[in-house]
Amino acid sequence: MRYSRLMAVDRDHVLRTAATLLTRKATATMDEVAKAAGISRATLHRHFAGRDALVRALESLGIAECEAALDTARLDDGPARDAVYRLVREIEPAAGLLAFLYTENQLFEGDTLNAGWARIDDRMAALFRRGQQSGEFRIDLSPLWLTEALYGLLGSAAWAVAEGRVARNDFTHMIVGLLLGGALRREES
Amino acid sequence: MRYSRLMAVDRDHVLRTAATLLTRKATATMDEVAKAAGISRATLHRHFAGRDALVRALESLGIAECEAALDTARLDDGPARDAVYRLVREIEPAAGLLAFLYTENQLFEGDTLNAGWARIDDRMAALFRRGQQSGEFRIDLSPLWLTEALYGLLGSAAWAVAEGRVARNDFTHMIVGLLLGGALRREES
DNA sequence: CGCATGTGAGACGTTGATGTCTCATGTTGG
DNA sequence: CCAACATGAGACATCAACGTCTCACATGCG
Repeated sequence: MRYSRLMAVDRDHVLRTAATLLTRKATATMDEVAKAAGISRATLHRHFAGRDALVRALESLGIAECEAALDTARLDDGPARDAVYRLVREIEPAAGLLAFLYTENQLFEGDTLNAGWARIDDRMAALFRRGQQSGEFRIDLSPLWLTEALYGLLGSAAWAVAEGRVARNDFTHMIVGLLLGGALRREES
Repeated sequence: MRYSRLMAVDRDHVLRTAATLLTRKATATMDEVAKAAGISRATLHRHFAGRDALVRALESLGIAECEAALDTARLDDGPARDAVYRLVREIEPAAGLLAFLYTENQLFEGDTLNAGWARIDDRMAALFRRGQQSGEFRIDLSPLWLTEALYGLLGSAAWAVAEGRVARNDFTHMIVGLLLGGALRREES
């Protein structure tokens, strides 16, 4: 397919809409996804060969947004705690999508999961390791666990916000306040 | 049904097995659940009218184990931080099941969810509130968020342990170390 | 205006899981 | 031994979602 002239359907818009819907209802049908995007199921299927392909595309989107957040947050600059704050702030818009992909990845079981996640995990773990080496963070909690914990907190917070149990404005402060308070060696917010 | 004399199939054993399997693969088939429990699908269906009934039963089991952990941990005794430690320690065996139910509940959407969860949430939030009032915990993180965060950390840790990325022995220390370090007002492990 | 192309609507067959049923088997209690 | 009962195995229909297909319509371009 070439889509040289006509392209009424914005592939990116479909992905965003699907992400929003699947974040709220992970078992949404292809029909529902299409409806949510304002297109027909046939058209949806023309752009994404199937549900798998759609999820893969969402995975790529999630990875891209994560890496963009990692870049923007400049994890290597300044105190590690500030870098964590910037990271959470930048990654917030993608938190819902991440939570969806996080649970979805559990279904892959044996399949080799996208190498992008490994890179992202490494960069996050490197940030925590840097904080430990600089003396900012405790050393009795492994960078790997801190990374996992960050994912968990992002998911919990995203879900709590979506459910209306907590205010969206508190998102970053809640996560960083809790994560850093636990990761920092000394008291301080 | 009366099951007065014969009862070769242990209902509780089936539930435990199903919990273990569904924790690892949330989309497991009724066939797989039956296989895992060592019984036939027909028998499984005799004990649990359908998949919904099975999930409901697992939910009841999860609630029961949670409340048992809450009781055993004696949340009202001594420093709140010690109570949190006891709680996490007691709730560890059920963490995998909780993670499964947590994501499963997201599917209920509009349905009224089991009132048991509200009671459990209240008891956990009450513990954090007690810690705040006694001056042990920060007050800029709401008890509600701390409760949600605890769920998220339990899920992350349970999954990380299941994946073999972290040692099971570190479970309690990882969670309490991070959660309390963030919730405690002062430094200290 | 013709022509091409993307789209919507819907029909159709397929697949996988489910729920229900029957029947043979084995085991327990009287 | 005999009767009752739970189980295993399998057949069967149902249903929902999927993937594929066709056709009519509209919109852009020459």
